Amino acid sequence: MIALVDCNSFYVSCERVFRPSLEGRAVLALSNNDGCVVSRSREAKALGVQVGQPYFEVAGIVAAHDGVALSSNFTLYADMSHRVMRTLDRFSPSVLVYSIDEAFLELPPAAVAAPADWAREIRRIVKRDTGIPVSVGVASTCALAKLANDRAKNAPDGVCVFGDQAAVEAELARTPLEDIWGIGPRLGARLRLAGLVTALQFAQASDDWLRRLMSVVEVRLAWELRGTPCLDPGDVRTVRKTMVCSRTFAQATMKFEMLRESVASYTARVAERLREQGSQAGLLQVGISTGYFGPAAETYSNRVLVRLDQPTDYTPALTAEAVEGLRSIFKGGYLYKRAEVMLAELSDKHVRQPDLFRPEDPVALAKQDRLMTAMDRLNAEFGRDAVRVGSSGYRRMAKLRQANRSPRYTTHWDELPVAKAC
DNA sequence: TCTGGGGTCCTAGGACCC
DNA sequence: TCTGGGGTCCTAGGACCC
Repeated sequence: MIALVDCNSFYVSCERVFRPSLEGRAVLALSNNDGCVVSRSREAKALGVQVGQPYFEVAGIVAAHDGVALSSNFTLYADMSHRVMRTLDRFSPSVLVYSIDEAFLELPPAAVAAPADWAREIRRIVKRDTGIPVSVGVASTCALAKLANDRAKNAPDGVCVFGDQAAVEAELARTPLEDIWGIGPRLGARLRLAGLVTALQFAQASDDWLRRLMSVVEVRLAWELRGTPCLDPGDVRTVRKTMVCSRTFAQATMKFEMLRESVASYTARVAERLREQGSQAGLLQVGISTGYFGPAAETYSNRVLVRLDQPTDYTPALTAEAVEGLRSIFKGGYLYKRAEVMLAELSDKHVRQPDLFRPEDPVALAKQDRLMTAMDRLNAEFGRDAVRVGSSGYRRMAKLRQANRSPRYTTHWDELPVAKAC
């Protein structure tokens, strides 16, 4: 048996832990630049606010109902997530962190006899020790646990256990196929066109037919719904294969220099994460785009792949390549809104394939490593960007629009919550 | 006026090999 | 008129997830 533990309205719940006055009110957590809604409380959901919806569309109705919209505070959310996951470790020897607010747990033998009791206990302890409310779904496969969790969200005790396969099938018969984990809008539309409506019809479709219409992914999914495990949810703590740093600008720009500074600083950011993982990158991609919502003549987006001579984690080398790449795709006369830097073909830093025609200089490499180590340490101690490459510019990074960000209560000494005893 | 950021996996098709 | 068979590797693009 597998359990999926999912935090309810995770970002909003993080905010509520430190501001109990937000309980019972419509609360939104917004994306960068206060652009979109990324998390909403039950009360906000009742007002019709959708996840992913542009904030300006709902700002009026939320304000009219005494609601609150908070700018994203990912530092806080990441730390709270860590606390929740560490708490879950007490309940199972096998906890697979699937996303910032979800984890799959294998049921320990002692829990199998009474899974619902075990799940309720998880809920109670996580709430007690972190302040975060969670829902728990238990079933025989990941895809079913996901669905059970969905049902748990509306259960009075926040728990849902899928038992024997007959009960599961009855549940699937009531479930539209779009509710299945892994069936998105495109596949959903294609399946409907083929005459399928419920999750049960999908689960009982023949493998051959599914394989012909879609791909092996959907065949596995059908097996999962029939109760045969086929999915490995992976583990967020395992090694990344690609890394991206991208931002939408608060202020659009036509200037190459502004883009260069953004690209250089995104490269520095992503390279820092690369070194943290102990990897080096063999491929770099840089991309820029205007907004997508303007008239077609005013939109432009392009990206370029740069193969690195030798895999590296050295910020100045990566930055130089990224800026060269940017130069090759930049076109004047457009108002740019977004830039992106991606590193790929990540490999273990200590596994090197020397180039026959360009022998490495071990002394120079060791020097680069010492420089990066020193830079990372300084930035960790004195704040991000305390030390940076010159091409990322000397002005403050183009600021994000964050009208209403809460303090980073748990990770910054000068932002600790204050309790008053009267 | 105002629309996020970071990932994974799979497939088809092209280029190349013998 | 008729034009083999079996592979690998790479990339772009599509789909999904939170």
